[in-house]
Amino acid sequence: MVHHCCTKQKVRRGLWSPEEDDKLVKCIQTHGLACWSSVPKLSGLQRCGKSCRLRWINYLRPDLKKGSFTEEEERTIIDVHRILGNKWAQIAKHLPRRTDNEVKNFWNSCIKKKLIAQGLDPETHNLLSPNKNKLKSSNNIAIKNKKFYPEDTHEVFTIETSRTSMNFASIVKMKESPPTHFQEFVPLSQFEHNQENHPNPAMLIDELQHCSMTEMENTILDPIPISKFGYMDDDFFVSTSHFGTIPEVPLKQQQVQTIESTHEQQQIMYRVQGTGGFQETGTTYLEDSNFNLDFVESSLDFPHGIF
DNA sequence: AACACTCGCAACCGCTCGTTT
DNA sequence: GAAACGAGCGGTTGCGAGTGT
Repeated sequence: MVHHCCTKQKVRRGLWSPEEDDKLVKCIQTHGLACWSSVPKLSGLQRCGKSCRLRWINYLRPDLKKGSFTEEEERTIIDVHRILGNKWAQIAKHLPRRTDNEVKNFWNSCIKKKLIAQGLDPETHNLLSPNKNKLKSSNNIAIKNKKFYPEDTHEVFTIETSRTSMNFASIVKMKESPPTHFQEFVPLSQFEHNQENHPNPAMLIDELQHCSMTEMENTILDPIPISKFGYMDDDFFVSTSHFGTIPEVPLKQQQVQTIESTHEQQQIMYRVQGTGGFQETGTTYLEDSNFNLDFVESSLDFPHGIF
């Protein structure tokens, strides 16, 4: 189907010539980025506005980084993809000056093949094992509400089965020495989640997908401490919070109510309403004390006295 | 040299979503 | 509320360059 903006006049398609690029750049320099549908008229280009937009965003924008992806960028793409899936625009936000199209192409042409060669399913990042796949489907685990908030400082997702569910919020950025602001994104795989009480969410998901329902619920409901925590080592600060669940209590029943911020420490104390009233559920270091916790849209619920 | 094949990437397509009329 | 419009996103396609035979 031809886009409606392309039907109004004869439009060129295919590769852009240097002359067309020049016209587009000059148009944007003169008129700024306003309405893309008016760009063809303003620039004298016989292209549709949509095509102009794409050309600018993916190629002509002055702040673009061109050239091969670095190993670090590759690791970042893999790690964020593991959490978000094919959300190229979201993934690209973790890679300054890279476009979603670039990331998508790199994934399809390079990373995907590498993962398959390593015996990993590029969609799930799990081992390509028929047995494990069977177990996964029998457990009927769904990972929902995967989101990065705010400005990519942490990721939030829900693990849900037919009988239980669990919400995660994990800080995935590092800062060299808290409480200064976060400086760099750190992929989950680089974390040392060897402490018993700080499991790596990605590893936990993998573990849950391959165990029996009973084992899984025990894992979710029993050994994982439902508490606030964060830890530091010499290089960076990581906080991972696991919010507990109660199988009988439906989701979307409770909402986050208040946020308290200790500004000077850039420390956030946040509270979630549980069955026993407000419960403090976490403390974390963030770059912005105006941190908004409306991410807990799937909601949580907690038994009395759990904290 | 000529052809076939592969690969990477730019661009397009179809769709959704939010806003305006 | 419906239609039109604009912007953005993810999937797909097609072209050109590189490589192998």
